[in-house]
Amino acid sequence: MKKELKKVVQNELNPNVSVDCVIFGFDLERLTVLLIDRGGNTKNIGPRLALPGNLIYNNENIDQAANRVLEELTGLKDIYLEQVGAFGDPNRIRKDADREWLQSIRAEPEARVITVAYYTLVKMPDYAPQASSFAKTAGWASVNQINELAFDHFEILQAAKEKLKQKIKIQPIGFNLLPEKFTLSQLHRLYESILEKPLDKRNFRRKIQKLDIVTSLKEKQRGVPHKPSQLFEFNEDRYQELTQNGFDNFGF
Amino acid sequence: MKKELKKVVQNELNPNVSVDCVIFGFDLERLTVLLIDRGGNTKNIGPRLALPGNLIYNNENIDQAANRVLEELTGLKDIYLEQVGAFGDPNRIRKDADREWLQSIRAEPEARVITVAYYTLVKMPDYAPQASSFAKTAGWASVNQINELAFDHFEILQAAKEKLKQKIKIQPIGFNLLPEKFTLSQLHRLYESILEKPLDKRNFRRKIQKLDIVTSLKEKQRGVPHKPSQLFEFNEDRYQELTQNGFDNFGF
DNA sequence: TTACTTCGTGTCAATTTAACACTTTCAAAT
DNA sequence: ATTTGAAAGTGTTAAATTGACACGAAGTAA
Repeated sequence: MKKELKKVVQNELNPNVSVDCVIFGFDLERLTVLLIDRGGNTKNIGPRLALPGNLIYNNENIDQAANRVLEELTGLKDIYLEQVGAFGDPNRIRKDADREWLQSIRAEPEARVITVAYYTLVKMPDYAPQASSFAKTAGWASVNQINELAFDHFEILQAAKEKLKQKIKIQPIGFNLLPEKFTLSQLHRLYESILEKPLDKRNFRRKIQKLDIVTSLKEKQRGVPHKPSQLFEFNEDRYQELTQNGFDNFGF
Repeated sequence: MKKELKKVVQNELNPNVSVDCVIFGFDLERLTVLLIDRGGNTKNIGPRLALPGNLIYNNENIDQAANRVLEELTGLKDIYLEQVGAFGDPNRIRKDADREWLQSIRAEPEARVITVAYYTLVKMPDYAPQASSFAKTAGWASVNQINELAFDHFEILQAAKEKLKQKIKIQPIGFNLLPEKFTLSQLHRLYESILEKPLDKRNFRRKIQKLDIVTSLKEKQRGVPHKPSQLFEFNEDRYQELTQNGFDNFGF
């Protein structure tokens, strides 16, 4: 009997722990993030844009919760996902405009909530807009043009960018942001966007090709008003081979 | 009135969120961790050793909670501290032996608890054993000799080691583990312990000295049964100078 | 005096990095 | 048909960094 009772509780949302997702995309020019518009009345002061997120269930682990939020919003499964960390300032959700919103969507809007932030990498064209329980609309924003977000989400975004920056120096995760077939220039721009610094074109290409983690396809870009670029695909086998030998420095 | 009530609630422990601390030390030979012995009856199966940790208060942020746990146990303040991440498997505290222990120290031993793990770096000689609310005894253990811990603490320890390993390639945080005055051999052994691989002595010294982040003191080791070593101190000014220019790769 | 232990030091070859500019190839416009 | 615009693709060189490697010096203890 007691056990029965507990099982039910396990199935409930935990009012104290949420996940928030920094969903990165790449429009072949700039790094972008998927944001939700919380809508709300126009009297609201403060930012209307926020990261997608939600409370976790007591019987799911945190990664599962992040994947659930991700799927609810985008319809995507099996996405590259990395934890950024926990954010738990007691006042992180206590700005007036934010509280107002929470009161409309949460059962216990005044509860202390710590959030576990994730960043995820998606191929932008894969994103299928989806009705979501917590957002009217969602859309991509260029990372560099964001300068405020609801709650502590701007801080989380900065932390996620930094994690991504460090990670890409160690693992070639950038391929998760590109189409299966891509050009070296696209890869180049992607690295520049993430690292936020210019990289010499020839040196970049030399490094990538020496590592042998991309394979040249027998196919070129078509219909572009300039010299068409060679298409490449990520060489996963080669990457496995590299990491198994303890390789973890791409030297950027 | 309502507000009064809330203030009181804010002062309480949150039954759903804890912090756990991986307190690293260095005994000049090996990397060590401070573990607590949960004691308990001898019938207990499973590991008796655990990371220090505790629930957080609703009115403190997570970093503060980690610092509090740290100070309760060691008496130390202003310690280098870095978040490892959140660990929240629903079954992470559900092993029989672990539950028994929790029942003796927690008001709601069956609650879902996610924990935020930190690693901290302390100078071992600074550690002053301290009575603690949650442990009978605490002591240093060599990191390499640990192969099980209570709860999911072994997993947390592995993650903390990995974070430390990555971090030290980017920032010279190792100095937090050494005495103010140290020898290059000690620094060398420290890096080998953290990176878990041998580093060539001469190449290591060359790299460190070229970076100019240590300053030679007019003082040598005394009383050692071999050629005494030059003592050095960390050159903080120089390090600031380096990082302000965006330097973040020590090349290990 | 000897034995033992750790300290401290330099060279060289191989590799890696950084800086740098022009020709090619396509589509679109004239 | 020709021109224009725009990005693709390509190589060299000097400088810096890396990795491999061995022996004399300076102290204590026996």
